[in-house]
Amino acid sequence: MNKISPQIKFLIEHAAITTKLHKQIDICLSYQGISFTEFLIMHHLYGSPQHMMRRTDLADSIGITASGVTRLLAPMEKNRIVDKERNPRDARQSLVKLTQTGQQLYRDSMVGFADFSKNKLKSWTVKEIETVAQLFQEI
Amino acid sequence: MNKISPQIKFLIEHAAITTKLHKQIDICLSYQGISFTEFLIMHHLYGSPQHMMRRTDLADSIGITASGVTRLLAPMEKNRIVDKERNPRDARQSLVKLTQTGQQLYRDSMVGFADFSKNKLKSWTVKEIETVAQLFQEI
DNA sequence: GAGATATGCTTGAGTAGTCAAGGATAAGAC
DNA sequence: GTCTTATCCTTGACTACTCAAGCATATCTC
Repeated sequence: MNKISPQIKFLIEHAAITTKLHKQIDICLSYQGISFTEFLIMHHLYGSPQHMMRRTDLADSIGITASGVTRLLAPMEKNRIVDKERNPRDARQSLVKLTQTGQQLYRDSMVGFADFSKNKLKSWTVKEIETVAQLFQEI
Repeated sequence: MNKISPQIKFLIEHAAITTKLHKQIDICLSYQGISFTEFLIMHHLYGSPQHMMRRTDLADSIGITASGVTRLLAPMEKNRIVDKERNPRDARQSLVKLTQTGQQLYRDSMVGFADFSKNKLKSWTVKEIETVAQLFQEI
C-alpha cells in the first residue's frame, strides 16, 4: 500500500478527534439546555454591536448555510432568546438580535464552556494555542 | 463584557473552520460518489489485517456511534464495497471486510484526497503538522 | 423607468447521523 | 447448570442540518 502523507494522516485523525470533541461540548452545554450551534450563535450575536447581526453573516461565521440558520433560529425565537428585527434600509434582510434573556443565557452557558475549554486544553500552553490558531487561519 | 480566554476563542474558531473544511472534503470526494465518512471507513478497513474490523472499533476510530455504523454500512454492503463476516469465536460480533471493489474505490478516492490534503495544508511545514497532530492527541 | 440580474431569506424534501430500547449471545458468580 | 450482568448489534423515532426551488426586494443597464 502507498505511503500515507503527513497531510492525509493529519486530516483523518483530526476529523475523528474533532467529532468527539464536539460531542463533549454538546454534553457540557446540555445542562443549560442548548446545543453547541446555539451557543455559537449567541456568542457571535453577543459580541456584535447592539447584539445584532444579519442572518447570512451569522451563517458564515459559524459555518452553516442560510437555511440552517432559519431552522435553528425558529425555536430560539419562540423561546425569546433572539428577536427578529427589520432593516429599514433593505427589506430583504431580517436582522437577528440577542434578547436580554438570550444575553443572560449566554453568560450562564459561558461559565460551563469556559471551564470545559480550560480543562480540555490544559496541556497546551497559551503560545501553542495561538500558534495552532494562526495555522488554522491559513487553511 | 468579560474577557474571552484563548482556550474559548480557539474552540469557537476551530469549530467554524473545521465545519467548512469537512464540507470541502465532501465536495472533493463526491466525484467518486462517496462521503467523507465512507472514505474514513474504507481507510481504516484498508489499513487493517485482512481489510477487516469489528463494527464497534470502526465506530470508535471515526468518532460515530455503533448505530451510525449500521446505517452507514447498509448501502455500502448493497454496493458490495464491504462484506459482512461472522466471527466464529463470538456470534454477537459481525466483522466488516473491505471487498476488492472497495479496495479499488479507496485507492481511486485517495488520489483526489491526497491532492486536496497537500494543497489544503501547503502553508504548514511537515514539522508543524506533526506538532499540531501531537497536540491534538493530548486533548 | 423597465427589464434583467443579484441578494436575502424561507420552504419541501432528503440525508446523516443520534438516542433509548431490545434481542441475541457471552462471561462471571455461585 | 442457572442467574445476573455485560457486550454487540439493530431498530423506531427523532434532530440537525443540506440542497434546490421560489418569493420578495434591491440594484444595475440602457
